[in-house]
Amino acid sequence: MGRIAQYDRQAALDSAINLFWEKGYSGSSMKQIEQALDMRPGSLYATFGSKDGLFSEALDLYSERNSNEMSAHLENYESIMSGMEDYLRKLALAFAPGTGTPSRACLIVKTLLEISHRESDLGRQVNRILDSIEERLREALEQAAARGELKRGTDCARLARLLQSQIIGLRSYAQRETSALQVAQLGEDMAAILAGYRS
Amino acid sequence: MGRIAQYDRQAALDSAINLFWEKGYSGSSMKQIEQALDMRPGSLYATFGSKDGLFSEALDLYSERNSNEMSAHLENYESIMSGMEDYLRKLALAFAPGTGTPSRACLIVKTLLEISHRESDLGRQVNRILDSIEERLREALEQAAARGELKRGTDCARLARLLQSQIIGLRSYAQRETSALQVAQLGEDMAAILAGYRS
DNA sequence: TCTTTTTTTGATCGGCCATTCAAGATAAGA
DNA sequence: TCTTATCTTGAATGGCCGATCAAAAAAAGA
Repeated sequence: MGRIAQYDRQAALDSAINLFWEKGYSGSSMKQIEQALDMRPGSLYATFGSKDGLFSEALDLYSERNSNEMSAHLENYESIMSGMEDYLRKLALAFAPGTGTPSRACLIVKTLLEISHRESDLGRQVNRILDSIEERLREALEQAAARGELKRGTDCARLARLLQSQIIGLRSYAQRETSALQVAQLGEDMAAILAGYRS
Repeated sequence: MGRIAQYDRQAALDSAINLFWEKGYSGSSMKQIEQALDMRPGSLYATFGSKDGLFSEALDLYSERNSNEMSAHLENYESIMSGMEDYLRKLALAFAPGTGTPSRACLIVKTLLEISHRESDLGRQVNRILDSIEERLREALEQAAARGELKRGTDCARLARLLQSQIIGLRSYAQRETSALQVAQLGEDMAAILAGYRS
């Protein structure tokens, strides 16, 4: 009994991701959200509770997809380090100027810089997400170390931090008005840096 | 003749930089600006024209200071590469968690990620500023190359891009809830990477 | 002191902000 | 077909947004 919901939650979150990714949290008004998701305020608030709630769900879904994409990418490689190095190159291609993504910069980092100054659930959430990504990178590097792909004595937690900061730098740099070639070279240089840690 | 202005333009812009740096463009309301600068709307709009105008001037001043600080730092070094490497370490210390800056992340990058999605004067300005910083880095690296500090055949423009993206990554990473030690290690690792390009 | 010029003040503007809610629409069970 | 439960709609909410402006205040020259 009861009316069936017309909207598709996943599709709605997809639209929300695209909007927030492009315009950021403060830059996206409820009116724009209503239009992007083709939902009226009543449905929106019944479904997601608030603008914050919607953003939070969108950010989580975005992060989960990013994480899954990296894992899926690494599965194709015998060598973890080769996979990692190619992942940097792949990011440089995927988020180069001219590609049709809502933003070249990462939504997580955009959120970090936009709202982590205040004590808020969103601020804690974005820190938690970045922690888990760094942890995922560390696990992969430790696996590589266990396989003897890394120089003896390599501090994997520390290298994971460097790697995350490289990715942040790469994608933020890509947000500039620059060329695909320059971003690709940046990805190449970062891959070479990572290769320098190999045994 | 005519009443003397009470406000100090430089002091007002200082306050504006601190506010915008912490809360971003959208996150800073005119009411907060009035309070931070201790100026009433009439004076504000007579002096800076608009919120955009104020932000634009604050961003330019912030950028000029950053640029001057880097130049001043490099002057203390015989070796340009040593100066550059220490500059990365210095950034890691200056913008580590616990230091009292309004934000650990760079205002220029925060602005890039917040508003460069739209066609706007501010978007063009932030791109222009980043161009000039990269250009400044390139000049320093070419000077280093001319002195024989760099490996033969080093592409200084390309290395300047890598360096800028490292700085972006370092300071954005520092915005996370992390420790001063971790950021310092990150700076150390980046200095080591740069040292890898030495002859 | 009076006039002229500039700055400062604070009320005020229309508009958009996130959010609420009552009324209408639509489904399944009785 | 009627009831009940759920979802959708769109107008309305109070409040804050960036911006304007007339009036008051303050300086310098006459």
